[in-house]
Amino acid sequence: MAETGTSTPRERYRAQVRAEIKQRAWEQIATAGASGLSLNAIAKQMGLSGPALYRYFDGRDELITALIRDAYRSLADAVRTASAAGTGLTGAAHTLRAWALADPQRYFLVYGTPVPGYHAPDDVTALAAEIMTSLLDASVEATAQDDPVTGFTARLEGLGRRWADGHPAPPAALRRALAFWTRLHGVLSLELAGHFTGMGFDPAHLFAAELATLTDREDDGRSG
Amino acid sequence: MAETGTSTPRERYRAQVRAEIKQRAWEQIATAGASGLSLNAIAKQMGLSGPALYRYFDGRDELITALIRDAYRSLADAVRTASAAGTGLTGAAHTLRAWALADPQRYFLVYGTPVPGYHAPDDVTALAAEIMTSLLDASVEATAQDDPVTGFTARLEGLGRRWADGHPAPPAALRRALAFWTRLHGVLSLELAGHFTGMGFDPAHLFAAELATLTDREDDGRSG
DNA sequence: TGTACATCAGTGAACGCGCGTTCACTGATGTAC
DNA sequence: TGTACATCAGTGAACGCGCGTTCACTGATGTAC
Repeated sequence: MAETGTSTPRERYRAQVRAEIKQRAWEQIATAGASGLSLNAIAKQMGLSGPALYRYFDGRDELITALIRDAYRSLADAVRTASAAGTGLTGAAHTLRAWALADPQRYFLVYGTPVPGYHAPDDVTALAAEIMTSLLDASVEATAQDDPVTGFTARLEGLGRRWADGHPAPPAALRRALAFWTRLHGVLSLELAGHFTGMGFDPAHLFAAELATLTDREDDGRSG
Repeated sequence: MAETGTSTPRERYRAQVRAEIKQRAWEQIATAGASGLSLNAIAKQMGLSGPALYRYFDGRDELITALIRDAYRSLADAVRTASAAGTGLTGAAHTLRAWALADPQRYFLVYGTPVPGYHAPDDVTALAAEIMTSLLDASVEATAQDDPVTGFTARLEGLGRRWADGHPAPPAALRRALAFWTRLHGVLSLELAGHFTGMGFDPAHLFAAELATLTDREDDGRSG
């Protein structure tokens, strides 16, 4: 939702250059990882001098934070749209996988190795909660009222308040949303990191099989 | 299994210094991530000049590769021991979790964000296969002969040959080993990255619940 | 419509830093007779 | 047991590099009257 109302030519130009800086930054990250991101290199690619970028970002850290924010927002939008489309957990899962495959390093910037000492700003945390909300929405419709609530699931009682802006989800739906998140992330992150290469099966099938454990009422996840 | 047979004092000294370099390297990685590893900083910490380290490692890349190798070997040993102890998947799971919590950045060096273009040497790949073998061992005993073999599991037929040095595991055990890996990694990596903080539940319980989906014959993983 | 001024994008030089790595060299430790 | 030599750990200077960031300044674009 960009401000498309009134905007001066200068504002439009600024937004455009900012966008190009980010785009080049993503290309660098895709090539050399997040630690290989260099302001001077970006400037050179754009035919600018290094200091010129300081008109658009306060520095390297602010640029990276902006990238992380964009990544979260992009994922939050995608998952919300899929969830609202009524396609349930299946739709959300395929949206998630497509989003991850489209740019693995972007996925890892969100869910990969944390850099020690870094703390995301509050608005980014809010986006993470928004993703959780969408997952809960999709989980609620997939969860029957009479699902057994025992063990760990019982411990989730009353947690809807804290997560996701007071989302009123029953424990079984919370449990399902958590399983959705951890199981699909488990498959996706190992797939994107290449840990399945040479094993002779299609990661898409493993992903589908794990998804089935979350949607099929029969399948227990040990087969399927 | 270090060579403890015949060794001259010089050899022992060399091994000791090499070990100290690695230890300092791990400390740096724990503090600033793998990208923050600096040979000169390690040398300074040890009261040596920078070039002195070149007596022990060919350079930065070789040091990092040695760390990755050690991490893999450590994990392979831990999982093999747990698997051989007859405690089954439960024992292997708790060993894995303890290993991960002991040094999160070490875990991420193995299973975290891949650095684009890096390819592990063959002996490291062999260690990864060794881990898979131990997981298969533990999975075989946990898998009943009459487990249903359908869907994705059926596609794993005949894959034992390729993985893990021709391990003769039935498809249901392969499926179980994969689920063990992806599900526990899913929980562990999100936990270590801090994605559960502030959510009001104990990650250990979520880990246990996911483990239960792999061992309990009743629980379908949506509760428990 | 033209003029005076303010805003702002971008430059180029410079700073200090830490990095990995090489090289010729010193001095201590170990080995052979 | 002592002497001559080889091995090897470690030093210090130096190289080239790229990094993020600051600063004073230029020139173009937009605004106000």
